[in-house]
Amino acid sequence: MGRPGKPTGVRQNRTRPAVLGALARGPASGYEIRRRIESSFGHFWQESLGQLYPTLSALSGEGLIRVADEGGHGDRKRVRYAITKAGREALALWLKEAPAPHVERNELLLKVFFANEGKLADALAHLESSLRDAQAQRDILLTLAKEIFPTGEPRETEALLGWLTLDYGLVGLRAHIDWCEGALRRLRARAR
Amino acid sequence: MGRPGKPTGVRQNRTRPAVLGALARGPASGYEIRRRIESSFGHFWQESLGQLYPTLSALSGEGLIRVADEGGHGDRKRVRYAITKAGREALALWLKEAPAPHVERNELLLKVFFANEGKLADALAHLESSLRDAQAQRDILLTLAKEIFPTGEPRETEALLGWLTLDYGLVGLRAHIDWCEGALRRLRARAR
DNA sequence: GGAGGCATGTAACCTGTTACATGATTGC
DNA sequence: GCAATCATGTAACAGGTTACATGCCTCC
Repeated sequence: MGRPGKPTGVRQNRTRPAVLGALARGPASGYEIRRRIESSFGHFWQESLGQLYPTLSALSGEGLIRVADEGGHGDRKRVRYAITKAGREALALWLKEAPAPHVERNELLLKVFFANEGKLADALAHLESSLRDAQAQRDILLTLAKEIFPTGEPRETEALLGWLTLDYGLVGLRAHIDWCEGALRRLRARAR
Repeated sequence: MGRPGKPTGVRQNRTRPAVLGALARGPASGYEIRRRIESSFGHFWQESLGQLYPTLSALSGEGLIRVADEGGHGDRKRVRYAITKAGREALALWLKEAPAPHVERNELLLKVFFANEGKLADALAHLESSLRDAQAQRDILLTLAKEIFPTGEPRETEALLGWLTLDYGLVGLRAHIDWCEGALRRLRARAR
């Protein structure tokens, strides 16, 4: 007759594996981890510093990471962490688990779906804006791809994995752009 | 010199507009709203009952919806709500606002990106599983599309909006499936 | 001297999920 | 009689964002 609200189900903290993964590529401070995430897989993952710092403390307390270097260059305050053996094992364990099924919630589509309850022109504007954003984002990724992978598809496995995730972003944006254009074409006829 | 943590920024509750939109199509109880969402735009939006019921109370308290019908068929407990004039206005206002930029966090990609830190076979398994899920989901949407829109692209605006959102799901799944197949093809060579 | 980036950290708060609690009705 | 579905609702909690607080360093 357990008290109500005693949860037994596992809710995954997704910041932890992202941090472990980032540190698996080499020691870094919180701020650096943030930049590392942003620059190497920011197109499909974001972290806020307000979540990062407490996570670093927790992982450190559990022995999955350790302080590698304090103080840094000059007198500037900076705490660099390195992943430990236990941390690598925890990461490998997480990699083995099936990804948690993620709850889709697409606000743009919700606004399109209910567009008739307001002005159709509003939905048109949102679609145009989303199309522009996607095109800009695609240009950025395209440039990035040429920079990191100038010879195209890499042979080396680790590089290939990075290339694949970048490609995912590209094909997703391509699909998004095409759909937006089609939707705009169809809806513009009705807005007039 | 305000106390720290006094938030001024707007965080949007996205359950509210979804409920208002669902009720704009006609009165319904909490349970019915959930089914309505699931069946008509569940492929891009999900709601849990634990969030729905409190939201109904809140919206009712603000006069955006009202109790339309209590008790229902037989003696079965059921509270049906209807959207009010104020509710329709609030919905229209929300439709005018630009969608909040949503934070991408793709766990599958994170596992692919870091696959080298564990066994490559694990990532392969996740990709295969994701591919199967996407194919199954696509079959469901395809069947649904034939059921709801037997003549293909509808002429009527409201129906067209529904068709467009369904199409979004379809093109997204197509892109996901293609990418998974490509990734599997490339990675399988290395796993051997 | 000021702006902006580097850097760490905490407080408050919100959203949303899961589990629990309860009970009626329907179909087998 | 029992399982499944209908139906409403609450409690506890996790996860994560934003704002605040603080201070150094670099470049103009």
